[in-house]
Amino acid sequence: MALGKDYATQECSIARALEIVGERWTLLVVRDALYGIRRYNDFLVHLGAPRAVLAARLQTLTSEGILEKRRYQESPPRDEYVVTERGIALWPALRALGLWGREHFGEEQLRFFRHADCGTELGSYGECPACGTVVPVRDVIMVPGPGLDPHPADPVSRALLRPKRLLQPLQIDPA
Amino acid sequence: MALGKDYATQECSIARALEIVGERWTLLVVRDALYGIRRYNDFLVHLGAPRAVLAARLQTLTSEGILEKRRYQESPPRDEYVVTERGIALWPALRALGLWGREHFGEEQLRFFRHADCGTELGSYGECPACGTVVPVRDVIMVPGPGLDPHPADPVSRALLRPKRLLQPLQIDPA
DNA sequence: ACATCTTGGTTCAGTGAACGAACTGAGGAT
DNA sequence: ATCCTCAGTTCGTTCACTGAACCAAGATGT
Repeated sequence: MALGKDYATQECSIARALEIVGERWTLLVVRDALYGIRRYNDFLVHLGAPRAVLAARLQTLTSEGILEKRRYQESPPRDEYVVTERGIALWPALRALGLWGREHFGEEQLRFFRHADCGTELGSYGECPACGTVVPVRDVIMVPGPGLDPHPADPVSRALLRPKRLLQPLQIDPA
Repeated sequence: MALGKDYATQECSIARALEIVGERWTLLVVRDALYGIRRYNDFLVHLGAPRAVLAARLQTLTSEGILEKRRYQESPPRDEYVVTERGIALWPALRALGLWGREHFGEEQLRFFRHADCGTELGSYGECPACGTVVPVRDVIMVPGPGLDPHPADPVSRALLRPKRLLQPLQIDPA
């Protein structure tokens, strides 16, 4: 699915957005970043994308200000990719896409997204129907649904089975 | 989708959605369909995509139930591609993407989207701030903004300069 | 001291998708 | 009879994605 970048003739904000996040794998990288994944290897394991493509995507996402590469230890020197405000701002788009995918092509619910303050499941535009407010991404809790494989092979998927707040760094079980 | 085109390892509604609308040009075709474009040649002119790619995308979108191919005249036999409910349901995702593109990478506003009933510009999740309701796509009026080229070369872009309701078939000026 | 492991990449050959230009075919219009 | 429009298909080139192998810095094991 060779996705080029340039929609030269388009005067359109949607096309501008797709020039940046429309390449293959890119939106899934952002999704994973919102789920709390930060390290190259964790992205790699969870996405199953070719290493070169992942490196290229992390590169562009960083240079576009959607992720930020930051040193998290000096010895050995290791960097992590943390999602920025600009990346967090993609949540409504990802949420809308996911909702559409589930409603029109999904069988069972794979994940629930709930308001951390009250436990209510989010409405279709990311609001909390109980509180009547749009829930900030940090206050969304992700809980596995019935459609999700309860024993995935890779440790990253396994770590994502535990209910967790979005953006909170993912803890990988040593097992 | 054939091998290599899918996101096989992903258990995720976002990935499911992207398997269908994540290929290059696909979301722009849906956007144009929501703008009222229905004919092969109009898509072609407005998008500037290669003919073969456009034909392939119209094909998959039709087979996925996002567009519907329908005969609109018999002599000569001509078909048009009309967006279905499933395609209309992509509006929130396109809207969110476009908003993100404009806020983070756009200079001037290219288009305004307003509630037909009251003329108020839509809020960030497609609601009318004045009426307090989520506006159905049919009741959205698209108006050109200051960032849009007032004299585009192709007749389709020119036709899209006139304020119009979404979904309403596009009228191309003969000139 | 040396080998091995972990992390985060780069390189490279093979393949498939996108590109753009040319071609096709059905059916008016002149 | 020729030209034009619409909606594609065909085809050679270019470019992006893929998977496997390779690389390097630093930590860890023996």
